Amino acid sequence: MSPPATTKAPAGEKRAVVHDKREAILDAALELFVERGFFGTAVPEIADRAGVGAGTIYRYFDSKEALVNAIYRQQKTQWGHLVLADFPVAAPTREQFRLLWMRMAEWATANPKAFIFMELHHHQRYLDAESRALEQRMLDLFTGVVVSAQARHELKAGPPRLIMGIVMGAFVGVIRSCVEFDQSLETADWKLAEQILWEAVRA
Amino acid sequence: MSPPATTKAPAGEKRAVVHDKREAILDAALELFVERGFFGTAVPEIADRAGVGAGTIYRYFDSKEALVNAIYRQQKTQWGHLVLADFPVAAPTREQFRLLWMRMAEWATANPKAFIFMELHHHQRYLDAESRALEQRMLDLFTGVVVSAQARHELKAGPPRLIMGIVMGAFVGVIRSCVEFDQSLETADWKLAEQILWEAVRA
Amino acid sequence: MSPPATTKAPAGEKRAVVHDKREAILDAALELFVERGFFGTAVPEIADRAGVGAGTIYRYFDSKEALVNAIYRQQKTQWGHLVLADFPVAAPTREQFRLLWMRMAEWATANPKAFIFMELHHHQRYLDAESRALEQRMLDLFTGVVVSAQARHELKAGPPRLIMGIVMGAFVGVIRSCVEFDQSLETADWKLAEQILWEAVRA
Amino acid sequence: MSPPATTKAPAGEKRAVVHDKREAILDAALELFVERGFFGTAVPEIADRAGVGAGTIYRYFDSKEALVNAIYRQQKTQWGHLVLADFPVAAPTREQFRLLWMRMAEWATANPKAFIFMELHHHQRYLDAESRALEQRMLDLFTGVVVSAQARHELKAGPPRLIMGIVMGAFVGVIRSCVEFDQSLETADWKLAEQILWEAVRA
DNA sequence: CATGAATGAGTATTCATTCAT
DNA sequence: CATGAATGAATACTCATTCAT
Repeated sequence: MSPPATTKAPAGEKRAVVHDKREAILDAALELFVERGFFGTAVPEIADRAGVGAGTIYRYFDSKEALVNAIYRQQKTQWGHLVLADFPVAAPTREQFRLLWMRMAEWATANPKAFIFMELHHHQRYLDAESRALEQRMLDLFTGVVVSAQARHELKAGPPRLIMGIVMGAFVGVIRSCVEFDQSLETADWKLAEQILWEAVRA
Repeated sequence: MSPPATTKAPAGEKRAVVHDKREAILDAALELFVERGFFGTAVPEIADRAGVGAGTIYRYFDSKEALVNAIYRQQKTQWGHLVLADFPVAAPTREQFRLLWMRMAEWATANPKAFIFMELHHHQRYLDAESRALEQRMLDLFTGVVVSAQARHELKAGPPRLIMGIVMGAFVGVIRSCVEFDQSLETADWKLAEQILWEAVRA
Repeated sequence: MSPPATTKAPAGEKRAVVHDKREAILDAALELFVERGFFGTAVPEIADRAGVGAGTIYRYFDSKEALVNAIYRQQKTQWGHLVLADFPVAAPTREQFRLLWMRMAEWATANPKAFIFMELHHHQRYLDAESRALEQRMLDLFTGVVVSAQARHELKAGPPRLIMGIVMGAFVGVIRSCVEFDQSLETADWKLAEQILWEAVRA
Repeated sequence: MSPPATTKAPAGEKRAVVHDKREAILDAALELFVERGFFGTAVPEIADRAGVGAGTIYRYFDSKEALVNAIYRQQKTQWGHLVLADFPVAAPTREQFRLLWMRMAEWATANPKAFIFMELHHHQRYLDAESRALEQRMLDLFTGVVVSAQARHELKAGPPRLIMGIVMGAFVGVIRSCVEFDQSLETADWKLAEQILWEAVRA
């Protein structure tokens, strides 16, 4: 069940698409899982949208469940890398907050479906141990940031889960309000939202 | 198609169980839809958990879809009544905010699964026109409150959807953080969260 | 499983309906079996059309199969009695033929659904041994008439089954052509048909 | 929904089996619908007899209803082509009658189940508009033949439906009498029947 | 490697039958 | 006796997965 070897682009084409079918499958599945849910999406539908045969999906993924886990981990990892890259551990909390918020906003604006995908698939029973562990690591990272900011008295005291629930929940709320109404948020709106939330949680 | 007639309680038992099977089905389905999603839940599973035969579900609901819509409307309506009853239109926004938040907290603490159910099933394609209309009416009510509070300069200016997205998103975030960790929030936590959010959106 | 005792009409009502539910069930079932077939008809539909509860059917008949057999035997027997009553064994074939045909026509005109019912349910696997035996006795009676008429050289020679198939088939064809077009046959048409068929089979 | 592409026979085998599964399904369903009726036949039974998986039926036909309509149209069309090919419009009615009868006999002897299938499924509610229209066209063709023969005074006068009902009914009666007794008719019998019916309807 | 026809286990739904009232 | 709510076995149909080409 090893995925087909990466197809090298013929010489002469710069930066040729590699594993394009695998990517097409992941993209199509992500969209459909967001639109219809995991159980509401049929594998042949994914194949159709990806422009491949139904059997082809099983050359890249062991099962539908493996596919959803692959998407989850891919997105979660990518998201973590982009959001947490070179995180300024020593900077003031105000700056850390702004940085995290705006990076999240940037990523979520660029990949709204991926963001919603991750939201919807939290804690679903088809996520395997590895996906759950990854989720937990990301959560721990954020919790650490909150706890140390509280220790410095730059964030309000209170259960860290409560603080994080509020901030992340509000972030999701902003995204959803814009996806549901098919509108895109302006940078100005993101900045306003960031301002509002900072005032909410600052010490 | 019409549900079986209400069974009158034998005299002597006040307000005895009425339509108990229908209620059992609604309760079981609500739980399962939250745990596994609509498509992830098999009708016989609902019947099992409700303690009735599979066919019995179809004496009370035309289809699985009708069942999910019935739950959605029941919960949404109940929630609306409890949260908006005697809404103090003329009161200061600070008071309105506290009232809404604490009522929502009360209801969501008492019915956490119902709350999550409503969140998850927003805008799903198996919701029918009536359910969507109900959702829209509730949304309009809240939007009205926000807009008039903004007009009085008691809430921050900005797109009302953004404000509402933040507040409702944060509320959901609080609920989820507690359901996911199987912990119940104390009244003190709810008050803290209320305080935080009010500081976020106040003018 | 004995049928409920005949309900005597209260004194004062002359000629009261007796076993009216049983009759209503038989009538409703006959109609529905003709319209939709045996397997295409649901027992509760029969109950609805008969104006009784679904359970009531099982007070009069052991099962759906018992019901269809009861109808089959009732109609076949009634038909046999009316058509063959006082059959003039010694009369010329011409007269016998006319008598049989016109009696059949009379009965089929009065009970078109019953006639079609008997046609449709020939040799179906839900007919039990007794119904089949009854069918066979009726067939033997007719065959006897044909054979002895052939012996007297008043009917064409040839396999008796062929002759009977032609005559009975033609009779059914006439009935169906009129039922399918929702028209009723005039006595003149029946006489014409009789004339035609007699000329077909006479020696 | 589109049936799988026709499998080309390997070179060397002329006219090899093409669409064999589709044919197998049609054949199995035809037999079973005749034996047990439409509602009395379960789809998996059809699959079993056809030697395919249950799901396979749905690769070729949208539904059980679509399947019965496909059979009806296939048989009706085939029958029409064979019986009416090169119909000698100008020939004497005697000749036309013999030709039609013997062709029908030939076809019905070769495909007795198909013939009975068409008889049984006339005017059933699962036949769709197209099937009904086809049936009507065939009926109109025959009616035209009868009417013009009557105009030439070569057939008895009388309602054309009556004449056709008699002839077609008699034909069906002959077929059924032979199917029911599991015997095959000799050519001599068919000729005798033809003679009998001609004498019935000739002017 | 890629395909999609084929499969059969699984799903929603129906319906003959029972039985408490 | 009569009822109709309740049931669960059976049915039409779907879909994840396989495998011959």
